[in-house]
Amino acid sequence: MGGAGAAVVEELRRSGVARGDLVALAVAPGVGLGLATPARRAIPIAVEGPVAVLDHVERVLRPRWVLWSKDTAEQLVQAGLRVAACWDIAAVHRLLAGGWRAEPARAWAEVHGLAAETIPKTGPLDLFSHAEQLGGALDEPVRRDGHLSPEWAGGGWSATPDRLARWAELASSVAALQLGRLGGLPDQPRAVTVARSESAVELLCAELSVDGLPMDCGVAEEVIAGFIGPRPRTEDEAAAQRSRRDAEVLRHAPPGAPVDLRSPGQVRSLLRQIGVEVPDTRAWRLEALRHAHPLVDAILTWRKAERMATTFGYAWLDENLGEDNRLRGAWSGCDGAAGRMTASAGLHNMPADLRRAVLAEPGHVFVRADLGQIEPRVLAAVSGDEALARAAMADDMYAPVARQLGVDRATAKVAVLGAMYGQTTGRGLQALHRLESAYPVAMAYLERADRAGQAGHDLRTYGGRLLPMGASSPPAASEHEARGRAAARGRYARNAAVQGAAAELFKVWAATVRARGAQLGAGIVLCLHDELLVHAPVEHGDAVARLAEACLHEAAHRWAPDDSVRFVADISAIPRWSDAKG
DNA sequence: TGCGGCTATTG
DNA sequence: CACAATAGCCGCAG
Repeated sequence: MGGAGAAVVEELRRSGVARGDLVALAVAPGVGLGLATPARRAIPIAVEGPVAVLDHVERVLRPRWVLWSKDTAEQLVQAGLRVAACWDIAAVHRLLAGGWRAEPARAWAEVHGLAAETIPKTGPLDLFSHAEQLGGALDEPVRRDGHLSPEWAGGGWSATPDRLARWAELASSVAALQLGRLGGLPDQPRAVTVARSESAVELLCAELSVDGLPMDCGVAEEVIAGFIGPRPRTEDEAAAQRSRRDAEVLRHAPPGAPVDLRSPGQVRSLLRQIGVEVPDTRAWRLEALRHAHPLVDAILTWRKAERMATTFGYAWLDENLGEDNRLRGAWSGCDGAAGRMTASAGLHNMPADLRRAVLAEPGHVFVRADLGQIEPRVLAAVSGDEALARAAMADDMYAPVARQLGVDRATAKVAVLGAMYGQTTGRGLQALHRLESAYPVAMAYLERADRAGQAGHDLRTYGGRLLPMGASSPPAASEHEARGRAAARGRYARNAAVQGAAAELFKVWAATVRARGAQLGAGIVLCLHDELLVHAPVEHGDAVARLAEACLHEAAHRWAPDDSVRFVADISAIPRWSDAKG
C-alpha cells in the first residue's frame, strides 16, 4: 500500500504540489480516487483501499484537500482518516454567497457568474440507473449554457477512477475561482483566511459528529429523575407519572372542566379564573407573579419538568447517547444567517442542570475555554473604534464603558447589548444615546448595517460572509407592517454584522485549537458559540489550557492582524463541565 | 398530514 | 425580552 501512496506523492510532486498546496479530491471506496492539482492535472487512481493511499499522502505531503462538501470529510473520518486542512467548496460558497444551500451546481454557478435561478433542475428522471442509461450524458459535465450538468451535479453517477478525477478537476477549478473572488473583496482583506478556517471547521464538524460528547449516563439519569422520577418501565407507568405531575398543578386550580396544561390557551383561561390576567403565559412573565397564587408557582415547576420529560428525558438519552457514553448530534459549520455553528440532539441547548452529566473519560479532563464579552470586543475590532478598543483592554470591558458613560455597570451592559441588538425602547435608552458620543465609530458601524438592512441592501461581515438582505417576504399588508418589517431587517443586519464576525473569530480559534491540540492528544468535543470544550489526557490538562490561550491570540492575529483589540478567555481544566465557574 | 404559533433551552 | 439556533406540542387548515 505504501507503494501506491508513494507513487501518488511522486506524481503530485511532479505536478508541482508542495505542502499546503491545493489538491482536489473525490473518493469512492472500493473503486479508487480522483485527484486534481491547480496545474489542472487530473489523476485517476484505481485502488481497493483509497483511504490508505490518502493517509500516506497526508502524512508525507499534507496538501490542502479541496472537497466539494463535508460529505467527503465525513466519509474520510468514518474510515479513520483525519486530514489537517481542506478547502470546502460548500462552506466557502456559503461565505461568498450567503444562505445555506451550497450544492455543487450552486457553487459552480456562483463562481461563473450564472444566476442561481437558471440552474437546471434535477428531475425525477435523474435517478441513479437512468443517468447510466444516458450514456453520453456523463461525458461532458459542463453544459453549453455554462451550468454543471444535472447528471454530474446530482452525484447519482457510478464512480470510476476517470470520473472521480474529472469530478476532482471541476472542484479544483471552482476552488481557484472562489479563491480569486474572495481575494478580490476590497473591504474584506481577511476573507481568504476566514475561508480556510471555515473549511477546517467543516472537518471539525465531521469529527464532532463521529466522536460525540463524553457523558456519564448514570448521572444524566439521576438529573432527569430529579425532575420527573425514575425511568418508567412501561407506557402505563409513563402515563401515570404524567398525570401525577398534572394533578400536582390542578389541585391548586378551581374545580371545573379539565384543563390541558400543554395548551397555552387553556392555561391562560385557567389563570384568568384565579384573577391573573396575562397577554401570554411565558415563564418570564409568570415569574413576576410566582407568589400571586400557588397555581402560578405550580405551573412554572410543571413546565420545567415537562421540558425534561419531553425534550431532555429518557427518550432523548436513548436516542442520542451511544453505548460508549458519547452524546452524538449532527453538526453544521454555519447556520443560514450570520454563520454560527449549529448542532442537533440538544448539544447547543442542553439545560444547565445536565452539565454535571458531561464527564471526561478516565485519564482525561475537559479544558473548558470561553471567550469573555466577545461581541463588544469584536465590534471594537471590526469597526476600528479606538475608544472601544481601549475599553477592551480591561478584563471586564463594561467597567470602563460604565465610567465613560457615567452609569452603573449593569446599565452600561444593557446599553451596549441593546446597541448591538437594535433595542429602541426600555431602560438604558438614555445610556444608548451616550454611547453615540462616547463610541461614535462603533455606533456608526452598527447604524450603517442597520440602514443597509432596512433598505434591503446586502452586506458582508468583516471576514467576508454575505448577509443577504433581499426582501424575500410576502408583501406587507399595511404601511405600519412594512415599517415594522424594515425595522426588523435593520435589527437583524445590525446584529448579524457583529454576531457573524464573532462567529468567524470563534471558528478561527477552534480551527487553531484543533490543529495545535492534536500533538497533545487533545480533541474538541463541543463548540458553543463562544465556548470550547476540549477533551485531553489528564497529564496534559494544564498544557492544553495554556495552548487554548495561546491559540486565541494566534487566532485573533490571524483574523485581524492589527491586534488593536484584546480578547480574553476564561480557561480551566476540569473533570465535569459543571465544575467550571461559568 | 403539514404548518404556524407558543413555549423553553442555550449563546 | 431586542439577535441567533433546535425542538416539542397544540390547534387549525387542507
